[in-house]
Amino acid sequence: MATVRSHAEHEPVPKTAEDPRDRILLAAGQEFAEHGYEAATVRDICLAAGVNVAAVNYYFGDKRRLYIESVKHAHEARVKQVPLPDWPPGKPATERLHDFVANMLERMLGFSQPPWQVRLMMREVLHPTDACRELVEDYIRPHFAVLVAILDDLAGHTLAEPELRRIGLSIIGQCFLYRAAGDVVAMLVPADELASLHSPACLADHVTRYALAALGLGRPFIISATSRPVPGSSP
Amino acid sequence: MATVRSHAEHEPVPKTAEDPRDRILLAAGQEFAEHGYEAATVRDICLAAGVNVAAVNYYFGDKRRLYIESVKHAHEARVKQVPLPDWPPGKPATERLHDFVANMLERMLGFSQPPWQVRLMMREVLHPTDACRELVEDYIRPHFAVLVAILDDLAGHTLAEPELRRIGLSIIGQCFLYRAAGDVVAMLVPADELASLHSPACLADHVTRYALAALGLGRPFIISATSRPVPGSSP
DNA sequence: AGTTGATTGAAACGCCTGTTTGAAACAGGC
DNA sequence: GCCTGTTTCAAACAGGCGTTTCAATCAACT
Repeated sequence: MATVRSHAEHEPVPKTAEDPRDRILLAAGQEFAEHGYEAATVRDICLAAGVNVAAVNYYFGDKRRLYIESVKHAHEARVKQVPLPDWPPGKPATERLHDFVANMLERMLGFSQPPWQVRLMMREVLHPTDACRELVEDYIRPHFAVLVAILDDLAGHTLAEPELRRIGLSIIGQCFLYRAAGDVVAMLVPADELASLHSPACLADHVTRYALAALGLGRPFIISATSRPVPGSSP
Repeated sequence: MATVRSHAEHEPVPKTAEDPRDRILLAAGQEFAEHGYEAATVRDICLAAGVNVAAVNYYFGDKRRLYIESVKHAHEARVKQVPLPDWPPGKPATERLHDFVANMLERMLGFSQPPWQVRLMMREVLHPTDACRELVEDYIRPHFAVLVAILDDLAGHTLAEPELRRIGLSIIGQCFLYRAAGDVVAMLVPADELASLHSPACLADHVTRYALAALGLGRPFIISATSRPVPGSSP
């Protein structure tokens, strides 16, 4: 090791390794995402981070606080990684909807980023702990508000907000299924179909088309020759 | 209190004072559903079942085998509890779709049955273990086939099966969201709206209507005065 | 040099886990 | 009565857990 510049650098940035704190945070996120809070052990986390077991208590005081910090850390990293598109004022609502769905699916399923971050947040959604409320307020609710606003524009402000919310949840639910129950989905559809039709891009097209058709703004799925317009009400 | 004093009632669980084996299976299902496999302890299970800790090893040999047995037990009980409707031959496909969705939502969200059984199976879906494949083959795949058949009838056999499967997954995803991420949904919508619009029956209406509208068989959500058919092409 | 304060390390502390033990309680056939 | 097989029980086992201890180390300043 050379060049120990001991001038007035009280905050050096070694090229080899960053803060032990960050290393612990990173390893903890991966371990918690993989095994859950209870099953993940402090010893494994410290082994993966290359630090002593005492470090987690020195820097975070507690396993529980380390968990909360790692959830927030992953969440903030993900927000910076995949930000929402910044649409120009004139962008049509239909395209904004497609962008939004594609963005959400890419964030949930995309292979371009490490999967453990979303996996960690998914655990919070499925089995909420203390970190969940922050997650909802800082991360989920703003996204949901954007979606509702897009739907409001699409509907030309003719639908009530509860209805808009239900439609928004219908859209989110479709994306959510592929993320949370992806293993079961993979068992239900053939492998080749999974590869060709269930990619983030194709699913975005499908979900968007499904929503637009339901709203009455797009081509419906069935363009049958015997197009019966509204069955079921009264013959 | 109108106590139904049986002949010999010395157990704190009067419902089914049957085999200790069944009592363990019942308590294990609840504990595993609530806390997950790792966090649930055999001591707590045996305490809830009113048996000694050695009983679980005596009857099941292992914690892992007890878990698998309890998952299968809950699964079989649920199949018997909420069977699919047996439609008469002439039943319209639209009504069958509504029945199917209502049945699925009732099975997932209904308060008429203990929630821990579905919760236990949900854990398997979200984080598959050995018991998952059996669950899919015996329980999920047949239901999914019924849904696809209904959609095929609705479409008048004009859509390819991969497309039918995607639509089916879109329907399931909406129901799945309310079950798996119900806590977060409850944070996103006001409490009164949750009580009025997010009951199983109302959600069944919404999901069915959403699907029929998307397929082109129902009244779309927007019946705007300025009915612009397909916007987004030119501003 | 010497001192100070922050960081790290190996070992140990209780506590709780799944599992096993060996004896006691119980039943039924002789 | 005795014997046999099954079921229950309190107690203990070995191991892993989160956490703490305390001495060693290190960087920076006087």
